Amino acid sequence: MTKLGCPMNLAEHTELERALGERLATSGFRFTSQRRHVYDALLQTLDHPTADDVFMRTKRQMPDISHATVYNCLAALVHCGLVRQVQLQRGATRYCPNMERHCHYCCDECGTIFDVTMPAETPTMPSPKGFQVDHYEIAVHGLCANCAGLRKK
Amino acid sequence: MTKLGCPMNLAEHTELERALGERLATSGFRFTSQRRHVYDALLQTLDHPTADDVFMRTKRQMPDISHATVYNCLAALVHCGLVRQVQLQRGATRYCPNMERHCHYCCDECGTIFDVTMPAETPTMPSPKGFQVDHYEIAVHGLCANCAGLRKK
DNA sequence: TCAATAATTGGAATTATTCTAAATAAGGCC
DNA sequence: GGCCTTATTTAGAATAATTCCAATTATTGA
Ligand SMILES: [Mn+2]
Ligand SMILES: [Mn+2]
Ligand SMILES: [Zn+2]
Ligand SMILES: [Zn+2]
Repeated sequence: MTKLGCPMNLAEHTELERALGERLATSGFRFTSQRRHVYDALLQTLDHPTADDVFMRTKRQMPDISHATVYNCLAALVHCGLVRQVQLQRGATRYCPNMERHCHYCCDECGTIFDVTMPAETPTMPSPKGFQVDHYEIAVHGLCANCAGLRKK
Repeated sequence: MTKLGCPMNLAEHTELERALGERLATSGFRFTSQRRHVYDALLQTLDHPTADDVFMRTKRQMPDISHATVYNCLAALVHCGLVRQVQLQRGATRYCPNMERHCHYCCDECGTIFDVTMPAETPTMPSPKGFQVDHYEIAVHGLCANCAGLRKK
């Protein structure tokens, strides 16, 4: 039931699909075409879309997908470590499929989020007693070049 | 119209109030008793309350304050640099009146947020071209001692 | 004291997400 | 391939957090 006419290179597509299936499986999730399409939508444009952005993008390939399913799929992808959830300001949660070590520059005017690769240093900090660290997140807030320019006028 | 019977030391109270008034004024805000009470509520307990927590706490001293006003006051306090807004997970925004340099340890199980003072180093990173940095925020996610203990069983 | 305007208020509206229960689809087994 | 078990999907209702609104009230400066 694989939809043809997909713009992605066939071999590459199959490889990504295989990797996705494997990841899902090791977390006890089933491989569904909804999950594949949602993941595809995330990888197509590496901005940091909201669940609703992902919904609209996925709809183009799979017009009958539901809102609730997009939320479910995103949760599954986050759960099995293929996608990061980012929450830098109030409002809709954003999703980032770039799993490399990076921090986020966030324009507080237009909401654009930039990935910036970080130097591999361990920023040792004294944790609260007994705190079990899972991961950390560095966010730099300010104005993007564009918004900074507009504001000066 | 200052309500008496406040548990806070009188001289100290007056000092905080003066400082608050000054800060508000320099940002073009008026000094209202609602803003004073909201700020008091934030300073009384240095956890990281949600707007609704602040609402309930403020209500004890000022039973007629409205929900909308608490949101307005918090926005004003954030605007004039007396309070930080923190958004570490999905859900209600949290407010932090500790304006010293610190990062946040956030328990993803119970939601508790711990302040940890940071070493005064500048974590130089290559900003995206033209990005105008305002501030940054470091968040460490994981489990607090308590929740980590409960989960092991 | 008075006028101008900023702030407060209760309630309605909006936004983003989660919940629910019925229908459908995956994956393992014969 | 067909069947069974169980996970997933689905539409729509429900919820949570916040913002908006328009009328009232309070603050400030002249
Ligand atoms: Mn990212
Ligand atoms: Mn804090
Ligand atoms: Zn911008
Ligand atoms: Zn905890």
